[in-house]
Amino acid sequence: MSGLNPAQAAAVEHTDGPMLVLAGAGSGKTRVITHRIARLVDRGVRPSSILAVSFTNKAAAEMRERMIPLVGHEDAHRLWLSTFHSFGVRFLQEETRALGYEGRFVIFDQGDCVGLLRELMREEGIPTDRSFDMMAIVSRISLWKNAFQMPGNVREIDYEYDNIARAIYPLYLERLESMHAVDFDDLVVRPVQIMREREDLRKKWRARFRHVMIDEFQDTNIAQLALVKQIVDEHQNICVVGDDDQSIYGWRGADVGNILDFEKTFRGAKVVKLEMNYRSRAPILEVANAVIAQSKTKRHEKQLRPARGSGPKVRVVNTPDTTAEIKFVAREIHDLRKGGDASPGGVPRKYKDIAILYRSNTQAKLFEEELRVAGIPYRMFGGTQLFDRKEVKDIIAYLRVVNDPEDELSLRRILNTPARGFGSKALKTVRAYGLRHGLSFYQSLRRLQTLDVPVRTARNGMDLLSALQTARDALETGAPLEEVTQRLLEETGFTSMIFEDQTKVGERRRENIEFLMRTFRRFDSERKISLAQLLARISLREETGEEDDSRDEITLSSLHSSKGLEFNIVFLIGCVEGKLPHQRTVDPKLTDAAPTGVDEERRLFYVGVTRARDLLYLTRASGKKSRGRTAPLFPSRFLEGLPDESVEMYTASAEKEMSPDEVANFADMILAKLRK
DNA sequence: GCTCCTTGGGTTTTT
DNA sequence: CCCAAGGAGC
Repeated sequence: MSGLNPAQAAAVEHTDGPMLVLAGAGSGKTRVITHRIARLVDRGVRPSSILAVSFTNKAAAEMRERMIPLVGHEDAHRLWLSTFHSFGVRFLQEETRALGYEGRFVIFDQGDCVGLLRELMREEGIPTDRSFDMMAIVSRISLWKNAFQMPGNVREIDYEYDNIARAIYPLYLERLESMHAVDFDDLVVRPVQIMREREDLRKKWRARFRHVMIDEFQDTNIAQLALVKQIVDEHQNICVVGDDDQSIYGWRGADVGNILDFEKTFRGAKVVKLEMNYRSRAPILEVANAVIAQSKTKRHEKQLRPARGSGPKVRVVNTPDTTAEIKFVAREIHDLRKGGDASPGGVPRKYKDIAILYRSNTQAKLFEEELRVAGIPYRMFGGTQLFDRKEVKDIIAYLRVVNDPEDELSLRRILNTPARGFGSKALKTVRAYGLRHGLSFYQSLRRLQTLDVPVRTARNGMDLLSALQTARDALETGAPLEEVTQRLLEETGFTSMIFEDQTKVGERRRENIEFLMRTFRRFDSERKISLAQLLARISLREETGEEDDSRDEITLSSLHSSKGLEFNIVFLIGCVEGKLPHQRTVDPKLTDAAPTGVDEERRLFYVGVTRARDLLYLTRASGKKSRGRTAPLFPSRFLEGLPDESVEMYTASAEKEMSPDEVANFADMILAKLRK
């Protein structure tokens, strides 16, 4: 694959003015982007004046890797390759003054924001018991922010959640400001606002970039488009690459209109369609085309054409229940690895050729257990990441306070971890004192001994503060982070808290901490960035905690995080109504801020299908066991209308005979299906 | 009175 | 797995 096809070449050669590249799945999109950047560099464009934005950190890192052989190590590292969010961080780090935060800011991740909102709601006397859907508030505020809707111009609506969100929104903005904090949305929105208001900075950032490229453009939101428009306003050298058929982030405010209306937004744009598919065998593409053709949503018409020719049919597998579905996949993977009957041509497959994809992360839980038992090694994408683990977040919070003692949220988090007698009462006392004397939380805490708290609590607090100060001083004199952290955690009793736990959970926590320490060790040996920058990278999930592609493991991934990946063999599991499409998109709850509809679920299914190179399994269970009974499950509507000549139907036999209960359920199910 | 620990119910998707 | 309620203990 050394040459480029005519469409790809056209995209690479067009270097001036706006261009939209409609890149179907597997059409060599990344190749076009990397070659186009190389061509620009070839033509004498300075690498540091090229900005290429991708959606995930993984994609950005991979892009840089791919640039190295094309333009060399040095130039590859001069390019601005980042996500929107890390671009925002760099912008704000450089323009902190314009942010109005006196030269420092902290980044709140989603967990921080939820915590803050919960606190605000409690203060406002709104009960937040577990029946209350906190995400309903978080996502509303996020959507408003990304659409530049300030509290004043949010429209009035009647639903309870809308009204609560509307009431909390201004308080939330105030509190962020008082804590010198930005949330993820601010990382895009604030740079836009700054450029709109400040002519000098607008000029500066516009002059910096001669060419801008955006990958996965179908997933950009209003704020992200605004950011891009600000930067390319004068030269209009913008090239966006995307596929409206793979737009799957409507729920978080992505506006597919950005790609559908591109030619209106950027007049005179050249449009290139990439429809030749270099990834999947013909039957897989026939299924993919059939799936997406049923979409009712407006789309840029495309047909994927196979470059790799024919192959095994897509296997649609029915199993009696979800347990059998799991067991079937495990058995099949074993067989594929041995090169048994399941494997076309009897070719033995590697674990790393295989992926299991699912709609929601909870589905992975069941698989993990089975894979462990079956001795199949796996890695998981998405789900709870290393840096989302409680014990890891705690340690990060310690370091955030070392880095910036005014980081109030982190300080409060560690104050009573491990328990030091700082309950809600002591916290309130400190807070009230600060409010009365115009002092920050940290400053008030330093006067702890004069406050009305138990002697023991005061002493514990002072000990914590001095341990933090010791760590801060040590880092300033150049001591390694790993060593400083170890000592800090010992002095503050964190280590003994973790080591006291003799259970399996405690064991896992220690492992996670060991992983984190490895990150610190790498940080110490490289010495390339500051602690503040490391913490920012961790907040943005740019720090992954080491990945090793050479390991022979199967991949478990949600459909969302599988975008951009490819595997020889894909098991797309849980193809049943309620799961795919997910129940909440079929009948949206009142709490859902941005109902996205069934077509987004169809595109999600389409994304899953197009991840497969050679062999695709679509599996479903006919029933789900719960409380001794088996509730029927029905095949996903996306399995309807697939071309007969491209698919094969299988029924995986149950391991034991069906119980009378199950027989009855099965009969019910058949009847229900016939009636439909 | 205040803090700590256990228990039990609920979980779409992620930068 | 994460959080809020509720009861025991200081």
